[in-house]
Amino acid sequence: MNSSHDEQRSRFTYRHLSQLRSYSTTTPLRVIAHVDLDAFYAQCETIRLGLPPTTPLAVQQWQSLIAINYPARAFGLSRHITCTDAVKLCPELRLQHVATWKEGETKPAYHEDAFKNMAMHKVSLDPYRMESRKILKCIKGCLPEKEQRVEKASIDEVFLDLSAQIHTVLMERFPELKHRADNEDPAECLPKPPTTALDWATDELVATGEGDEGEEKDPDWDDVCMAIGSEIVRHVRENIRKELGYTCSAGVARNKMLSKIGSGYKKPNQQTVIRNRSIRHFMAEMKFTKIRMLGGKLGDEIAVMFNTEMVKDLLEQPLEQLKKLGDDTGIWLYSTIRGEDNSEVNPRTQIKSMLSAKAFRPAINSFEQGVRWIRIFVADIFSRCVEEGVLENRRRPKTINLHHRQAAQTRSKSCPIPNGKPFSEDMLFDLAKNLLAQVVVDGRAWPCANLSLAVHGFEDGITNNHGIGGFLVRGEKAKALLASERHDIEGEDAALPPAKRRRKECRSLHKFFTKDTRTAVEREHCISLLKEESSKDQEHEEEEDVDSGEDSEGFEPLPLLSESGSIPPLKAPTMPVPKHDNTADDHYNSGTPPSAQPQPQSQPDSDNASSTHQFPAPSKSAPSKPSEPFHQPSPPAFFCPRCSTSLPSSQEAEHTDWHFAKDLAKELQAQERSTHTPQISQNRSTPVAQKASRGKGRPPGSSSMGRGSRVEKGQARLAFGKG
DNA sequence: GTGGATGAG
DNA sequence: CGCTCATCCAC
Repeated sequence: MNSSHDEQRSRFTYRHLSQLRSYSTTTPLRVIAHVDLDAFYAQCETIRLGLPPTTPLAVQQWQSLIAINYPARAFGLSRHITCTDAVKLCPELRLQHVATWKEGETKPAYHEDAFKNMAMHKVSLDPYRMESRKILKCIKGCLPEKEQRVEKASIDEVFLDLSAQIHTVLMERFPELKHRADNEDPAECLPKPPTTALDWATDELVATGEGDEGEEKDPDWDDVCMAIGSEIVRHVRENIRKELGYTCSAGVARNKMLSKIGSGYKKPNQQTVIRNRSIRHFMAEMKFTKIRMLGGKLGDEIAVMFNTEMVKDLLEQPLEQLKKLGDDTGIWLYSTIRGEDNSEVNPRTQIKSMLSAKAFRPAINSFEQGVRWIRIFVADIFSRCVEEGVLENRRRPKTINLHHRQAAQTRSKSCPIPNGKPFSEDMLFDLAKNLLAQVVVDGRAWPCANLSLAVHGFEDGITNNHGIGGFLVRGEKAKALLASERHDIEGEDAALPPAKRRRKECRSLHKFFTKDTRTAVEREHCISLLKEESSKDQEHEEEEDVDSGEDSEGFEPLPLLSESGSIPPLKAPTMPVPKHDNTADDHYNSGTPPSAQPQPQSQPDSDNASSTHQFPAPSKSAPSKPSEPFHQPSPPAFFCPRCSTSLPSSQEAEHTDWHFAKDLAKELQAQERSTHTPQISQNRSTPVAQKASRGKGRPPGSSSMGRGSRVEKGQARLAFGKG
């Protein structure tokens, strides 16, 4: 159909047009925007402090800079630079430390001295989260309610699918596009748009690379759609600016990937449009490391394999060559460098897991310290779960997991979150505490440099509320049962086998664009826990591998708390002496945990043989030190009143923890027996072959690519990198 | 279930 | 950089 009289016709059809209404991911008229706040944290501070936007300002976290505004960048400031260097480069720099929690305070605050006491402070990004919320609300506020699709991609980024709104605008402005009879052929081409339809205003237009913008002479509807989209985005940005004072940059293009790259194309306070006719050129001239997913090892691998960093060179490679990266990766790459991306803008962010973690600067050294932090993690996670709808039984995680790092060694323990019980903070805390106990009993646990707690296994549309009994159609119910492997639940949302399915298909892509920012502030009782222990000087903690290798083997394996809940028989705690034994030191520095505060929770008070409390470093817990029954020639002895055993003092912490864990285990076991009687045997049901069909074009990193090629290649290149 | 690896920011 | 957060995979 290329004959001359077709020049009157658009390349696009009525079908393409109408697909806009339903957010089709494949219509060539689709328009996606990515909006990205400029140096967000820095802007937050500038605005909070009421400074002129031209003030050079950097946001500081402890010793380093985490955000630098554009005026400051003009002085050559960047991250990776220290505060002192920054001030040298830019004497007028306004340095602002992030807010922190401090003991006794009920909310985060800006402390002048935060970085001096970083051990007792916990950084809080909540002020930024709150601003982020305002901005999101503002954005939604200036889009038509029925025709908006907004995905929060991170604390300072959103994607907008403008398709439906643009469809409406098109119909208003170009009534000739309205369809006629119902029997109209959807494959028929649209009439051409008027050449006056385009107004790019202040937009940055990406060049086509064809020497000219033939588009004024020959615009088509995709250009018009872009222009309308850009107009909308301009309006959104103006609104943000006017109402909240923030500037942002934006990219407007046919899909998420392109719009995201576009928003970074010209940075502060500008927007970039990538018309379809520019895609080829735009992509070709770009380093592929800018593409999402290719910023890391995969990108390196590709660079090495094809000896280039430019998309241009990759475009010359036939698919077969790209498949050397693995079939799926090759296919993904092949289309991605051609600017293709059909992932949806997802207004709902479906989290699959959430995690709360802390790296301990001075390591922590006792079970109790760990437990205190765990309370905080639990509070944090619980509040986020509430936002996810746990309480309404909309979504609920299936497992809980605790990670622990001791020197170079990491361990993790996890267990199911029992279904029968209501989802409560206390329950989470008990589980987490138990997990920590397992870790402690399992081997050397202190000093601990990292702890994290996570919940996993959130699933779409799973609900287990008895309340909505006859809600379901039989088919749906059956499906729900199947999906959940539980008999006490019912899939509540007859929702979306189709939609859900869809989501699954592009979830692998989608995930790269979803990052929920948690909103909930740590809650009150959490804060009270943040109270510091009496500050005492830290002995230098033993670092890294100094001991790890040898020690760990020196321990005779201790009985585990089995996940089944049955506790192995108590066994005499014996702990061989580690080779090096530092004098009275290392175990008794306080990692500055959140306070030794009376726990609302009943902490099993195992600590008759208690361990570390606030006392300043050298002194030990009461029973041990003063009277040393036996004379150990060299190693300072520790006498455990619980089992009347004498041990090297370097063993004290572990030993004490061991008792603690034992007690806890017993208690939990007992508890289990009493309250747990009618518990559902939860693994009974069919081991559903729940291999959710992994299918479809997935991006690298997901699924199948791992199997063959990737691993080998990774290893080849990192042959010695392994730890 | 456990431990790693990858990746974004 | 150092840290936080999320997801997936192999065993």
